[in-house]
Amino acid sequence: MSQSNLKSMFSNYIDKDSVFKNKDALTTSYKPDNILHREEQINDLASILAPSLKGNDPSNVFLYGSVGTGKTLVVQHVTDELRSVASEQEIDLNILYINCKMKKVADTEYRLLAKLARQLGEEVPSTGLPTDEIYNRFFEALKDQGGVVVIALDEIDALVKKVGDEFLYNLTRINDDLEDTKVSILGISNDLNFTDYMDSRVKSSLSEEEIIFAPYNAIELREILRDRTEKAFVEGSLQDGVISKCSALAAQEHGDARRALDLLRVAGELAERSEVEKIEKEHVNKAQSKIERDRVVETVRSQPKHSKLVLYTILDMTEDKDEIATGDVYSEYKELCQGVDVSELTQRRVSGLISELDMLGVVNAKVISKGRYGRTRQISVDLSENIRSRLEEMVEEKFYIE
DNA sequence: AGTCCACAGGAAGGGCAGGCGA
DNA sequence: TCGCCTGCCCTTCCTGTGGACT
Repeated sequence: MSQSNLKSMFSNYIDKDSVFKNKDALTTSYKPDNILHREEQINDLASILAPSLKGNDPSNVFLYGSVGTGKTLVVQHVTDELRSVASEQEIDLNILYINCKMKKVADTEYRLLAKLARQLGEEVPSTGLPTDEIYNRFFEALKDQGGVVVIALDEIDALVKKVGDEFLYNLTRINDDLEDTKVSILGISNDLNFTDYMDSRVKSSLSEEEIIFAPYNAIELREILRDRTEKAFVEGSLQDGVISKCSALAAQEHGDARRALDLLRVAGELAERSEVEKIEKEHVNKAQSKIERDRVVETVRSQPKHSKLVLYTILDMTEDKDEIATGDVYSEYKELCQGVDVSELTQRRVSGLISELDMLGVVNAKVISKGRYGRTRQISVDLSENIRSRLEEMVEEKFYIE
């Protein structure tokens, strides 16, 4: 594109009417005034947390539901209201919210405690202190706090799976040693069978109350999308059936409202880019594959270099073979490493990397037994040609593979 | 019924980077 | 500067295992 063309493209862009009125209404950070189909959960949570307004410690609560079922939204809504009532009435109430999956922020015991202590106004270094010291600092901060402290731990399942449940045990015990401060834990989990990972003592004290978030069905998703569409798009910019299509696709994905909103947003962006006035069903299809591609590419990009090399080996080998075994991958991977002058890792580690790639949904790997011929992982790749080649290019560029 | 393959995957610990306090 | 701490990535060593083969 020549430079004058570029200029006219930008000015056209400004002149052009956008299909969006307020794109923020389709993002996860958007807080709608009215949360649809979650009245029951909102009321339950509110009544559990209400005692904090009278200075009593509320029961610990556990919220379960898969991704995009409105857990975080409900918690934020209820705690915001609670916070504003508490400040109006000058009640001593502090609500901490932490997402335990935030990389480099709260994904280890130390980081979680440090983050909590910081939210209570305590200065702590991001690393360097022994864990007991961090506990002490956090404890002191709680002690000085007084009143009721509600600690909301989002995606708590991810942290427990990573570091065990001991920190939760300590947190639930904390009330025994505090006199003026009352602490209540609000755990949010994407994994419905999460309690299986926990010690029974932790389980019983943490799940005094439980609230379940069932997946949205296609009809509920449609209503949610309609509601957001009114805020997000200019009237008349959606072709008939677009909303139904988004909700049907998202309903298949475990009733994930986040996915439904993403589909709609990306479809809108694609429509805008192709300079048409209405979002069509075809844009939703394209949005679906774009979202999937972006997800996979971004996941892989953030992986360590050996993970990329292992993936490259797998992609290369599955070009002409549907299923391959760990051992085959390892020997090819070793050759690849020698070719690009990188020292290879052990088979144990590579086996771990393969299982990580499986968990990330980039490859499929299931453990099978071939009887006399041993037990191994059967690895296959279920990615579109488009994504495959993007990934291969990414690794080739990085390692100068020919 | 027992053997044995080709790994899976747990446990322990080494080595390094980043950071603290003395 | 030194000693110590944590997180992270990795290795070493190990035990466990489903099912074809004998």
